[in-house]
Amino acid sequence: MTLKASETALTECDITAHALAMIDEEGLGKFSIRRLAQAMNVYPTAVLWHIGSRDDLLAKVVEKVLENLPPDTSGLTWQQSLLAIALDYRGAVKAHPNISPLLGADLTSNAGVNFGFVEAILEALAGAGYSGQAIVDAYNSFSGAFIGFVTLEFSPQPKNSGKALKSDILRRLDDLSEQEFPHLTSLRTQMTDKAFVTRWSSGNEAPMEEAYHALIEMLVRSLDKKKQDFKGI
Amino acid sequence: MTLKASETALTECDITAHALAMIDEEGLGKFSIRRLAQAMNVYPTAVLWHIGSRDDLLAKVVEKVLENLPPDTSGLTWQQSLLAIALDYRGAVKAHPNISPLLGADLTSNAGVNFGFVEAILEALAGAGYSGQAIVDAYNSFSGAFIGFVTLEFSPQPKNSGKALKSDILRRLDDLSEQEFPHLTSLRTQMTDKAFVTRWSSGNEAPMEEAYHALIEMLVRSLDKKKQDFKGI
DNA sequence: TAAATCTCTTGTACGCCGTACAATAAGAAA
DNA sequence: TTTCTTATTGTACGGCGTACAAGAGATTTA
Repeated sequence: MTLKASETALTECDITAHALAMIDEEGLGKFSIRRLAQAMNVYPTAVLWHIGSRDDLLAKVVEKVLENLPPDTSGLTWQQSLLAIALDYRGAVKAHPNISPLLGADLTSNAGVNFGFVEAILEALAGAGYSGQAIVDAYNSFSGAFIGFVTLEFSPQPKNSGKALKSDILRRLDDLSEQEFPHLTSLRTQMTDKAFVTRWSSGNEAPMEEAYHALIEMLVRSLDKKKQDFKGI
Repeated sequence: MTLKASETALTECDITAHALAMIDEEGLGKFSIRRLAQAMNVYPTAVLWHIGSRDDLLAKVVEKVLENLPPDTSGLTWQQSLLAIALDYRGAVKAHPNISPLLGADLTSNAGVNFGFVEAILEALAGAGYSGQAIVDAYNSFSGAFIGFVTLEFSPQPKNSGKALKSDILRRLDDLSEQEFPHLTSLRTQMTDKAFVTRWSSGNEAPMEEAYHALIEMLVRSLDKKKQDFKGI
């Protein structure tokens, strides 16, 4: 009968953009097709007609977030390329951190990752002298580490907003015996809410940029075959 | 009126064990408190009375899976310790791979990780010569990488069992132009379903053990401060 | 012993969810 | 004009987490 205000037909692109905006604002936990449809003044089934299923929509959202990967690496050394790719990846996720569970904890997201990203990593590793099965192994070690790190860094707080989690962790950190946990107790200040496992805030509020940067540099250094040969054992 | 067959009262421990068993069998996606209660011949609200909420239960499940961490590292070098801890962690998750999203994509799980695990990593890093803020940074780089890797490795297939995902990835790999994707096309055989982003199977079916092992060794090598000084730049 | 209290389970109800399916409207093609 | 395709409305089903009230049984207290 009457169309929505804009009078334009629903499109997959519109839906995906709206969905991403909703996820950005209120998190994956609160996102639902019903609420999305309501925000677009349309029936939920109309949305489904365009996008297939909830999972299909989320894959398209991931695709949109990662669409500009990888960065241009022409003229860079392989070390600089790997660093640039990894930092760029984290940047893309940081812009929409609430989608991080889709990336690292659901294979569906692979449907939305552009393969140029993979090729760029392989190109850099080839520049480092890898080929054949060795390049695949290096790719998996490297990409598993940095993709996994980012998912972990931006993993969301529980739905209840995490007050219980915060007080639980604070209490447990306070109750530690110095004999049993000498390092953790002496580092309590630096680690409280600032380290994996001992934090309750997501990377949105408490980024781990330095640790990520350091990780990538460690990996790049280790991937250098010449240095490895030089060292031996 | 009449109790269930066993005649014993419901306990938190029982519930947690049942929940873990259900998640092992049919995955997180199908798990629900209602189905758990049904399997235990009890009303859902009885389960909730004991465990508080769904999230609380899942935190307890995580706690149970990780309860035997970390392994004994006495007598080991710091390098051997880090390797042992990381391999042990992966082993614990591999025994219950369906919980992996809880570990890497939800801060709630931090409530269930025993701090001895953190202390053991810090102890090893102290043995490598780290202290103060530097040890916290090293901890975050190292643990973010290996915890993240494991979550990524065991991330589950979509609910529909992933046939669509498989055919989608296969098609996209077949359609790549050799000019644009020289490395990926030449490595297609080795990478199809065997590398992050180009796979549709979870680590349950297609483990990434070698890549993980290689990653840990790379990290340990890079964490060696002496070698870094020796090398410079 | 009787009453009060605590522990645990039953049973009901509410407001969400994804989505299958049928009916319908509107424009394009015949 | 009739048919076909596309897009949307509208209904319905079976699930979900969990708030809440009521009650049964055991235990403590008076």
